[in-house]
Amino acid sequence: MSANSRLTIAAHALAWIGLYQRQGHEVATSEQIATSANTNPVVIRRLLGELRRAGLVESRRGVGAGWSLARELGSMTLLDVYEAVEPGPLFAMHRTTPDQGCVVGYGIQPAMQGVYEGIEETLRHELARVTLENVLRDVLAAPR
Amino acid sequence: MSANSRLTIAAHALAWIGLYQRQGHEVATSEQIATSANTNPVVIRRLLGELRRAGLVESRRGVGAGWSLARELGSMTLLDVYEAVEPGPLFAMHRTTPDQGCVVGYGIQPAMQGVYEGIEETLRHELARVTLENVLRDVLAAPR
DNA sequence: CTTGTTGCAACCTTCGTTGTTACGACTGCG
DNA sequence: CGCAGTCGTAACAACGAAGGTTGCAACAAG
Repeated sequence: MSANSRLTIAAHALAWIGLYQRQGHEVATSEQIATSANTNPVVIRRLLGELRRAGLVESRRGVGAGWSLARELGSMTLLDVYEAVEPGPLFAMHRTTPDQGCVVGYGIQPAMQGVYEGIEETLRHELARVTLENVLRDVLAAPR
Repeated sequence: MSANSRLTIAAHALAWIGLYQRQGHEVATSEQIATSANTNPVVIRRLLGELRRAGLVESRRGVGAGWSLARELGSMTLLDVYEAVEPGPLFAMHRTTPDQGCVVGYGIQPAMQGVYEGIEETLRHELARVTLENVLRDVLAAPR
């Protein structure tokens, strides 16, 4: 699977902004976050734009502009972030419709749909158990 | 996420072979399965090759050749299939190493690693609860 | 020997993600 | 008002994964 680092980078950005604000700063720039994540500022702006649409962060423009949290880290879960940055389902159906004249071709999609829905529900439940506050705590707890 | 249909197609193929064998046939050909799944026989052979390496199916060559189940559908779970056809992890870390001089850049990977491991474990547990027998039963239960 | 099927390599197309450049929009400050 | 710093966003290239396609060697039943 073309595994996806979007959730990782988004969590990185949120933890960074949260920590930076706790150090007394008003806003963080995409440039600073990009340096920490070792990527391009535009990538960060794109991701944070999706988080803004989800109401997790706010942005200011003009001189001294940048990004700030719209809510406390403790009230944000990885599920909020996941839903903001990951559009599609975890598993896909066939790219082309299977043979509807075949018993298996006809019934396989509803059958797998049921399984996949249950799994995604479980995944959401797991993601909802972890707040960004938890993530930041674990980040700071890393041994040096 | 570039969602993946490999698990779906693999389950389709296994259910098809299982049903076909119950109808009294010895082996199924990749051609027949490809017709049902509306794809190319080579795609099916590639997938079934991975399932063979995992010990789920067997293949015979020569005239009258084809694929057969190596075990009962009831003893195969979606986890077996998942592990056979999906190599990588669900979520990826940064593609480039984050800034190790930054507190967040340093601690983010271990923090997310811990979260992701827990989630993958839960996913495996869910997949292990569904046997291919369950899948075939649901396939046949689809209303016409 | 012929025939039908797998095994496998090679290549192309498509698609999603990431990286990069460019430029307009906005705003605080002098 | 003009400048400078930053966001907002479009456009495009680079890259990799997955799927589709073709071709052919290997194999085995008859």
